[in-house]
Amino acid sequence: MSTRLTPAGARVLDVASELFYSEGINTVGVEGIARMAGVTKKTLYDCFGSKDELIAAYLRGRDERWRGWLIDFVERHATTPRQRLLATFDALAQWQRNNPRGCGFVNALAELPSTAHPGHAAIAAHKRWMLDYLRQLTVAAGVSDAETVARRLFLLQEGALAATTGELLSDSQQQAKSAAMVLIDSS
Amino acid sequence: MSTRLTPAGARVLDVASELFYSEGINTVGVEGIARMAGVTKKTLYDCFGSKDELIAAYLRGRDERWRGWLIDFVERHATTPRQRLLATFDALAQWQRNNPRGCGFVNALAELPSTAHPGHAAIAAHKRWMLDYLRQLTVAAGVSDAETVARRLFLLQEGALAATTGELLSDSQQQAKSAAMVLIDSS
DNA sequence: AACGTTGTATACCTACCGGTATAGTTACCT
DNA sequence: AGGTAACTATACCGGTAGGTATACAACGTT
Repeated sequence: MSTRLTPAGARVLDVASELFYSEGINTVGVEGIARMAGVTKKTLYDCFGSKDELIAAYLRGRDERWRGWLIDFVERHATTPRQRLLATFDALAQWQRNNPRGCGFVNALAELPSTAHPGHAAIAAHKRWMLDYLRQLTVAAGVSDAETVARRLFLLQEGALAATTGELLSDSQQQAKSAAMVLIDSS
Repeated sequence: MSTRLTPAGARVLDVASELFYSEGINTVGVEGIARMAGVTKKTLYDCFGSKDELIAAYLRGRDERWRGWLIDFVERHATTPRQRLLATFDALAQWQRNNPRGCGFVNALAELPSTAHPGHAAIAAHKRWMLDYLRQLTVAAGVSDAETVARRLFLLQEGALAATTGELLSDSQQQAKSAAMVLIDSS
């Protein structure tokens, strides 16, 4: 793990995370972040070094928060392996109520085309973990061809995330979940 | 329809479309677009009025190109209604070979959080048309509960689009198609 | 009592952004 | 021949971007 953040650094990261997600990465400036965090630009640069590193820290933090939240949600709402698998869809639906602008990682990828950007590792790690988690649950649920089903469920979740953002399908989360049931049971 | 474009205007739109998609909207400046199109900024502004309107024109043009290409592909590769439905997945896979940065509309949405942006209408129209087209095909294929299946296939396609961008699933397109078959046949 | 850390305050830098103004040129239309 | 639409060339505008420099005030540690 990286060095612990100072109080001011934590405030900066909180504000930046909020703004990067809701306003977009490129449209938010470090000056505004510092001001809203009640901090000087100097402090911001002492803590993070550059805007790009601040972006990477935002993505890492978001991923960490998501993982903890998801695992906790699944454990609290399901007992059997199959229930756990389906609970991930409920978790996603719930998460989106407070995160209406879709997947922060997909959005970040859209704004950071350069593969060299330090944030890319965090994005890749997030997606990889998500797929691994689904695979782990399909295996535990005794699904035959767990790998295939996990991938398909992953696609459904990515799709539901994107579709909700466009506000086109009001029931996309429910739709994804019921489609998931079909895919699980037909394997 | 809008007024026809002048040759210089068309060149600007071509360059802008290429750059907006591959580099991102906010990271590309009008100065660079004009230079690469062999055109003065004055000409660019005479033709489009503002960068925001140029962005909207890019999205409208991309949507138009996609629709024509998709319909043509489906007609050339399928004869029965069910084949047509499945051909949309092949079309998407083929399209992505020349469009590796995912859905231009999802990406644009990530970069344009303000609902007031003129590009939003084009994004919404694109997604709406896509869902309508799928619904039309499911109905023609005689699928029971065509509306539900159309929505689910839409989710799969959105997911496959996003997953391919992340380069996580190499077979996401094939996976989406076979999942679609399961969903269609189980209805 | 001295010190490194964490922080504030402020001013500044270069670079580029979207957008405008002015003047002059080509070419087609009738 | 005259006019208009399309276009080039160049210079400029205010604003803001990311990032740096300097000076100074708390602070807990040892």
